[in-house]
Amino acid sequence: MERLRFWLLDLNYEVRSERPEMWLWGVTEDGQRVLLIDDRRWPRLYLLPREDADVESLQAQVTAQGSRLKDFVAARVVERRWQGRPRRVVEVQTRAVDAAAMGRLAQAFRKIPGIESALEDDIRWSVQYLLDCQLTPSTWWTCRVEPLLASDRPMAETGLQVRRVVAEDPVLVDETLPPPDLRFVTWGMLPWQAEGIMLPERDPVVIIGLYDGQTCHVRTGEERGLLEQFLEIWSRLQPDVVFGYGVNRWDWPYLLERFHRHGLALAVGRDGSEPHPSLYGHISVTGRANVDVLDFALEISEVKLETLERVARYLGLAPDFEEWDDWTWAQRWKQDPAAARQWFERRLRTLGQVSQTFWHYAVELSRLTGLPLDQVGPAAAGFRVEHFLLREAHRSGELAPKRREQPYVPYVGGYVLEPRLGIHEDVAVLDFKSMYPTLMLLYNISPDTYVPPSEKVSADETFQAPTTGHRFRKQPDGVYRTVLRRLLEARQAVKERRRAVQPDDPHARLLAAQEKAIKVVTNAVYGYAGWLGARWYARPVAEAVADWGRWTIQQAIEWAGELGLTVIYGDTDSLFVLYEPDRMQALIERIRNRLHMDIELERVYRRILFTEAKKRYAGLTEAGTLDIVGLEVVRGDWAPVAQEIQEAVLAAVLQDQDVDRAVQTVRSAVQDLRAGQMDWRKLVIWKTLTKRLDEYKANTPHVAAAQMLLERGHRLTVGNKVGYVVLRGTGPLYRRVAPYPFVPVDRIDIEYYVQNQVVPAASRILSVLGVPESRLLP
DNA sequence: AGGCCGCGGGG
DNA sequence: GTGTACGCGGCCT
Repeated sequence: MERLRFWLLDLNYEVRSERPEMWLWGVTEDGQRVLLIDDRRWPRLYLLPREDADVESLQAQVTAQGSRLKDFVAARVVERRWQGRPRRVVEVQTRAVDAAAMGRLAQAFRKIPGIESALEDDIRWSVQYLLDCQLTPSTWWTCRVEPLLASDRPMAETGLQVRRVVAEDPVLVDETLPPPDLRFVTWGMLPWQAEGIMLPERDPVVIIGLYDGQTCHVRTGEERGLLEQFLEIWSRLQPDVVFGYGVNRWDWPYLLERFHRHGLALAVGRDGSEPHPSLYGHISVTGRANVDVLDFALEISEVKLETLERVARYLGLAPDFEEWDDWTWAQRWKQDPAAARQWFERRLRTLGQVSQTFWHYAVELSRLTGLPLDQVGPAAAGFRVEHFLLREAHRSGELAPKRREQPYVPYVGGYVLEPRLGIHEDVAVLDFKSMYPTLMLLYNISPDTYVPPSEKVSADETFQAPTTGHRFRKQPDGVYRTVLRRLLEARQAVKERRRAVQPDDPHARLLAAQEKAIKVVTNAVYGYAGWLGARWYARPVAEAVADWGRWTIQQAIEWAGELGLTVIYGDTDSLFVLYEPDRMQALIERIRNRLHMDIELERVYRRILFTEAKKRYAGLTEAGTLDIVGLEVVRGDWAPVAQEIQEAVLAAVLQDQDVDRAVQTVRSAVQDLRAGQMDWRKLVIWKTLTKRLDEYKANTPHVAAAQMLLERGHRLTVGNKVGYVVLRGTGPLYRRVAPYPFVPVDRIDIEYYVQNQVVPAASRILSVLGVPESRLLP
């Protein structure tokens, strides 16, 4: 028997002679790649007895009935908590690794009289396992193991050590230790078809590349040889972490199809298996972490069109390639394969850099939520929060509630003030710090503290929401209070540790990533609470949070007035006031003393312009830069030509205070446009497909454009962005659009862009300053 | 003219 | 597959 110390990279399960095995893939301190096989645990479910039932006799009945069912292993009585209260429940161990088998068992046991319900039968075994062992992915563990005959578990990867987990669960080493030296590989591939419409059942892969941080292994040529070389390089590199861009939706499925066409197996897993679809639409590569960098790119809200080039630029990486759409790629590859190959290689290297900037964040998010590294990226915010909650609940023995089918009933959200139209000088923005999480903490707003209207509880034992009247017990702490306290304290601790290290210390990056991961999860908790799909969903909870939020900001506005401050605008948790330090300080203190909340000076604008519309303004910061909120400049669905002109107008108005020059800018831009002196790419309007094409009720330009792409053989799915330009002609727009990149440049309707894009965007600003639209046209 | 659909970004 | 508030283009009646 030996003791092994390892960093948990990936996990999966197998069933061997009716015994489920959890396979833990790890890397040791000395760089060994290990597979630890744990067959000590079973999938389990809990049976909650009725309050008056005798648990021991229920356990006997469950055992008797279970022995007739094939997946039953054992039943025992255990202490857990249900909705905050200690309960004795029957734990049933099973062989049911898949949801269907588990569902059948749960249904059978629920029929026993005295059983109120089955719990946690809807949690996947891999999650149950992590919870029960209190195991966190992407962290260091030690474990007692014994050797396993290598021949017993044939592996694709040479040098891999296989062990069996014995005795107790793995033990946490130290949460703050950084990951071991891992082998990172960034990869990509491209097929070819004359028009750039590549279909996996038809068009061969012509280039494939793997970048290990030093060398770019790029291969071109006849496809079968190419694929074989890919596998050969892969088995030489044996990556632990595999980065790609859009690989879950595109590269992996495509490559798999091409391998199969040649009768080859895409054996990239450490056990020789092929990549396979897994949760959240991600592709799993056994024993490795397959990370799609696109998932993290999509989290950057400032980047509207998430091409690798734009993402790299946003991250400050100065990419040395220009993004090519598929059509351009097809042209270039045909015309100049050598140059196209260079382009491919440069792109791959850039992807390597981009991957590294997300790496620590991915690790920290994985550690915080307990989701494996390859799942945490594709998992949406709700699932990240849910995993975090599951782990926190499990710590206190609390059983997880089930998802329930229930009708959606909307509720009222934040309060938005009518802005004071025009330009204002020296405006301060006061922001409540983490308003919603703080409210949930302060008033113990939680599903398990909620007091239904029918229940009689004395007023001093509850907090009552101002307008909805929802009540929540002051004691004991609810699940949300517990987890938010933990999150806020953790963030505070990381902040302090960050202050203690130099900014150039490599540890600082780790801490920054940790802080960001905590922030992302904290901010998603309120939204999670109001999400129908959440296990801990409770409409009164979400509604009450928003209710207290409106009450809080309205209170602050009232006090601001009393203290002689002039309020210009406000939205949900922010107040814009004319800058007066003493009065602001008085307000901050009053809010702290009377509401026990922190409101802080977020920034000061030297000059700020409000349109008549809410949520649309632009300010000149003290640093001299523009903050543009809600306006066309920052929206991804306006033509770049309109955005550029609006930004120039804002700069002229706010920075130079020169309205005439702003007008002049617009007029000359319109002239250029009419003269045909404009790159047509600046006329492309991009919109996202938010549902399947056949689900659209309305005829819209972007759906029409998508339809045209479809007819050309393109594949489009939900989430794809469709670009289009408007062409000359009559009738509705959707009858005269052309999809990007198939744009007949000479048929573009320039007047549409003048009248419906450039002039409205510029006028949105200039009309505030009394400039009529007519002055904007030459 | 006004309702509705669709989208994107704000806090 | 986190929430609501909001504005606006465009279609439709």
